[in-house]
Amino acid sequence: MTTHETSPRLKRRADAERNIEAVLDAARISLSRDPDASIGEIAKAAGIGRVTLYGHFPTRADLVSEVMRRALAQAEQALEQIDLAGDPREALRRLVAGSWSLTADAGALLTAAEQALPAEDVHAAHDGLFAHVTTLITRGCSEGVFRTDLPPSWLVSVLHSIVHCAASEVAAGRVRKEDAANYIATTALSAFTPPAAISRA
Amino acid sequence: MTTHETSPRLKRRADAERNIEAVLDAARISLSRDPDASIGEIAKAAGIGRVTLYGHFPTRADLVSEVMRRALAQAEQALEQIDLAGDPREALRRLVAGSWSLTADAGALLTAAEQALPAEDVHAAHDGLFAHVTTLITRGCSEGVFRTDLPPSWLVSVLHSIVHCAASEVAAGRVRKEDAANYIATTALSAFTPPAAISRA
DNA sequence: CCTAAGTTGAACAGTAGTGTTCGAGTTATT
DNA sequence: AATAACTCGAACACTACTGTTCAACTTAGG
Repeated sequence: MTTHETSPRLKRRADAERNIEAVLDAARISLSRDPDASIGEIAKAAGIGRVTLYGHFPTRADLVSEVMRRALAQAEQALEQIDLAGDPREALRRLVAGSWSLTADAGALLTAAEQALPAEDVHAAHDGLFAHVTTLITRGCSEGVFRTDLPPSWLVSVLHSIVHCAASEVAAGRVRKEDAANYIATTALSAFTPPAAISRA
Repeated sequence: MTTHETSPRLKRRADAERNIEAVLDAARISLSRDPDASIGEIAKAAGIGRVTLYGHFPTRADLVSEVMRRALAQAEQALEQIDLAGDPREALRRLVAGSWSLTADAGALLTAAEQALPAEDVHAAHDGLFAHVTTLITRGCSEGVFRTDLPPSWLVSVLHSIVHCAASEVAAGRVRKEDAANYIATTALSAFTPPAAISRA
């Protein structure tokens, strides 16, 4: 053994590297549109032959896995650049504005991942992202800004759900893309308000 | 021509009728669990041979179509028995309590329908149900009970989204089935409350 | 009891995907 | 310029589905 061949292959020709990048790009786009997109379609979209693709990603699972890994890493990075300190309500608005479209795209990928990969892997990979949101909402609850008559985990799920709802509405042309972030944040904040703060009619 | 042979076939043996019923039942259940369930699986679940199933439903589309038609009719009937008059907030609670699980199940079937049937047919069939909800929410808006700073169509989508969210949470074991209706209604009502009714902290 | 209606598995053709192999051609790198 | 790395299409084996045909069998109903 001259060199330890670990995960990031050392020697790879430039064109191979370019092709791998093209495949991952094409896969991200294709799978976002159709989670059942075939390897053949993805290869064609990447502008390379099917065999070449298999040369870099031995199985469909390998490809999907890597696409998910990248999308997740990108999302994680985007999330870390958002300031989640201060008033949880303001922070939530910033969070939504900065990440709703990312989450929406990922949602389409998720179904692709779910039927190509073991469910455990998928869930485990997402836990990192969920944690940020959960932390923010939990803080809002303990500060009395968000309601406590419903479990925080439910509030997290509802937020997630509303984001995907907005994505669908935008895709269907019923909501303008510029309005989405505001709709989401306004709706979620309203849903999270403690019942005591609502004046009875 | 002795008799006009219209849609509901007249002469059919009792066992055939029974089998058809068994197939539709099995299909509803199987497709709710997995929208990609094969004809073979459904036939086995119904306790009959695959060929027999094809005898009654020439194509997968025919079967899915009929399953959807029935589920929709059942949902419509259930909806009509709910009193949607009076305070829109109370009406919404009744609506959710009486129909959330129905909607949740249908959601799983919907994806099966969407990839076996032309999209137009599917959407058209659902319009009837949406109308009831839309009417209720629109009324709430015009009576000043629900917010008007967001379009009613958005509120309808959000409600729908929250119902499916609850269904997922129940399926995942994070929310108890008995709590679901209350979670949904409480969250939705809070989200629909006009901003003016919320006291600033 | 008779028969038409219904059921059945086996076998078939057709489609569409995954993943592999091969041999010939191309290109990056030294 | 030499060579190892890479690409490519064609063809292959395999799996899993849909839908069809057939001939034997069972059963409902008059």
